[in-house]
Amino acid sequence: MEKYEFETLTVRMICDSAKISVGTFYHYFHEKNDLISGILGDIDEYILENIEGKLKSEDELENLKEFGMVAIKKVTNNGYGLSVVINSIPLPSTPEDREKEVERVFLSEPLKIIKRGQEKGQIVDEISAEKITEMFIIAFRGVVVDWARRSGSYNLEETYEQHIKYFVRAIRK
Amino acid sequence: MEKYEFETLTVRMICDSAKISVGTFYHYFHEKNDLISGILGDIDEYILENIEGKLKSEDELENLKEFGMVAIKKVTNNGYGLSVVINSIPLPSTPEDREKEVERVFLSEPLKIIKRGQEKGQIVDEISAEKITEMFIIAFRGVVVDWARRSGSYNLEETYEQHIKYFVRAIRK
Amino acid sequence: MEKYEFETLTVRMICDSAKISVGTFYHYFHEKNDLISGILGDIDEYILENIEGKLKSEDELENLKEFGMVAIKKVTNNGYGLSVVINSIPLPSTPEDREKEVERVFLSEPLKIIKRGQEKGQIVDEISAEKITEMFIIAFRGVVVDWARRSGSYNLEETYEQHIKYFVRAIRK
Amino acid sequence: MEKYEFETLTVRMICDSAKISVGTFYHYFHEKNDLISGILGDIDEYILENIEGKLKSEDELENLKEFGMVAIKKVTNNGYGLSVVINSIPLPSTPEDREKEVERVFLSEPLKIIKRGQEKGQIVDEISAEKITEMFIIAFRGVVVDWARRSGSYNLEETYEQHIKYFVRAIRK
DNA sequence: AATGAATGAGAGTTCATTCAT
DNA sequence: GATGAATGAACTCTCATTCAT
Repeated sequence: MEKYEFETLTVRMICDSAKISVGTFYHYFHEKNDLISGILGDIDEYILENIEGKLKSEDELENLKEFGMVAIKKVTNNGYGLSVVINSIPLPSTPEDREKEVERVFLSEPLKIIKRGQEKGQIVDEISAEKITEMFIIAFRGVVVDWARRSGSYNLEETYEQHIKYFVRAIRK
Repeated sequence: MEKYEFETLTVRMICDSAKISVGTFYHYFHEKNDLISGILGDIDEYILENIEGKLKSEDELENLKEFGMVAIKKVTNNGYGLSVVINSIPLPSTPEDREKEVERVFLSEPLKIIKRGQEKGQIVDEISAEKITEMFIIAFRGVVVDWARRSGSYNLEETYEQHIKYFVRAIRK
Repeated sequence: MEKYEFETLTVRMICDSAKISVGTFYHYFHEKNDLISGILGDIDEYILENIEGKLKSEDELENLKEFGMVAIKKVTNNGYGLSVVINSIPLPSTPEDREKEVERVFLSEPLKIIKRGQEKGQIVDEISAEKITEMFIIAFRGVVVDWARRSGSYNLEETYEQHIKYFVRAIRK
Repeated sequence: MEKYEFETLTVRMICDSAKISVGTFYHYFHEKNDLISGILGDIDEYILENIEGKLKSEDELENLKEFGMVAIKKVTNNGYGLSVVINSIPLPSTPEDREKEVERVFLSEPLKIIKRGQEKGQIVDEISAEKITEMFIIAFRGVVVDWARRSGSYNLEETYEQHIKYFVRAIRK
C-alpha cells in the first residue's frame, strides 16, 4: 500500500500490493469500506502504544506537539497509501455520527491534553477545548492530504513539525 | 454543480446541471480534468475582482485575513460541488510544476501580503514568506476539504474565520 | 437470445447475442431485471395482436386452447432464450404484488375466457375462475420450463397442444 | 436446507446449514452438482418407503393421486430449499440420457400405475402410458416450481391436491 | 477425515470518452 | 456547434473450488 498515486484506491490495487487475491480480501473485509475501520483501529493502537509514558511534560503544549508527531509517524511509516485511505474515509456529518467519532483515541487523546492545558492556564480558553481539538485535527489532516496529493514528494515529518509549531504558538495563552 | 455529494462528480452530472449535453462538454473540454483549469481560472478571477481596493489595511495580517475570507466566499457561493473539484486537482509534485503553480493569484497574492508583512515587521521572519504562504494554503484547503467531506454540513465561513484568526495569531511577530 | 443453455443468463451473453455493448444495454435498461418488464410487455403485445378476432368460437374451451397456442408460439418463435428469461422472473409472493400481476394480458385474458365458459355452463364451477386460471398458467409454465431445461430438444408446440387438450378435458363440465 | 430464498443456494449455505465445513463437503461430493444425485436418491428412497402397502386401491387413479401426494410431502417436509435443488437439475435432453432417467422410482412407479390403469380400462389409452407419465411429471414439477418461485408463500400440499384432482379427471376414461 | 483461508474467473454495474447524425 | 446513443475498460463483489494444515 505504498506506491499509489493520489486517486481512487481500488480493491485490486490493494490486493496486488498486499499480494493477496481479491477473494482473500473479501474473506477478511465484508466490503471495501471495512478496510477503513481496520485502519482507524490500527492508527489508534499505534498511537496508544507509542504515547505511553511519553506525554509527561508539564507543558501540555509540548505534549500536544509530541502527540501530533507520534501520529504523523504512523502515516510516514506506512507510505502515502495509508493517507490515501485515511483521506477517502467519509467523515461523519450528523451530530450522532460525530459522537461516535469522538470515542477514537485520535480525537479523545488530544482533547484530554488540551483540557489539561486550559486548566493549567497554558492554552487559550476563550474558545472551547472541543473547538481547539477540531482545529488541531483539521490542521493535521490538511498537511497529510497535501503531502499525499503531492505523491509524498517531500518530508512529511519535517513539514508537520513546522505546522504544529505554529499551531501551538497560536493557541498558547 | 451545487448539490452533489462529496464523492463522484460525473461528467453526466456536470452536464445535466449545466443543461448541456455530454457531447457539448467534450466539444469545449478535451477531457474531464480540463474542467479544473477553467475552475482555477474562475477562482482567481473572482478573487482578483473581489479584493480590488479591499486590502488597504496598514496591518498586513488583516489583509491576509480579508484575502482568505474572500476566497472562502467563492467556495461557499458555489456549494461544495466546487470544493470537490478543487480537492480532486492533482497538486504538482516536481519543482518545475510548482513554479507554474506560483503564478496563480491564489498563491501569488497571499505571498505578496506576507512579504509586505515581514517587511513591516508584523509577521515572523525566522521562516520564509514562501513557507508561510504554503502553510496558509494548506490550512485553507484543510478546512475546505473537511467541510466538503462532511457534505457541507456546517457553516464554512464561520469555521474558516476561526481558523484564520488563530493562523494569524500564530505568525504575528 | 436464442442459443443459450438453461442456466444463468448473463448481461454479457445478452449483449453479445444482441450485438450491442454492455454500456448500450445499461443505456436502455436501468438494471438487468428491467429486461423482464420489457419482455413481459412484448409477450402481452404479441398475444393481443395475435388473438384479435380469433377467439370467436362458441365453445370457450376452444378459445382457451387457441389462446394457449398463440402464447406458446411467442415462446417458440424466440427460441428457448426467451423462456429462460421468462422462467427467471421472480414471481410475486405477496397479495399486493399478485394484484399487479393480474393486470397482465397473459393473466387477464384467460380469466375472461374461463369466466365466460362458466357462465355458459361449459366449464366446471365448483372451483373459482381465478383458481382455474392459476392452474392454467402453472401448467403453461410447467411445459415451457421442461422444454427449456431440456434445451429445446423437442417440439414445444406439439407437446403443449397435448397438455392443453387434457387440461381442457379436465375442466369441461 | 430449509429456509433459503428461491435464488442462489450456495455451497457455503448448504454447509452452514448442515453444520459441516466447505472442505468436508468437497470431500464427499466431487462438485456442487453431485448433491443432486444424492437428493434424487433421497427422494426415491422416501417415496419407496412411504408408498409401501399404500397403493392398493382398485382405482389406479386413486393410487396415482396417492403417489403424487406422497412425493409432494417429501418436498414440503424439506422446505423449498429442496425444490430449488430439484429444479436446478439439468434434465436429460438426449434419448440415451432419458433412458437412465426412467430407472428412477419417481418415474417408473407412476408409469406402472398408469399402465395398470390402462389395462383395467380406467385411464384413456388413445395416448401411451409413457406420454401420460411425462405429463404427470411435468405437471408435478410445474406446481413445485411455482411454489418455490413464490418463496413457499402458499400451502403446497393443498394446491397440488387440486391440481392432481383435475389431472386425474383429465385422463379418466 | 476435517478444516477454512485462499483463489480467481466472472457476475452486475458505472462512467469517461467517441462519433455519426 | 450540438446531441446523446454507443462503447468498453475497469470497478466492487460473489462463489465454486482447491489445498496446506
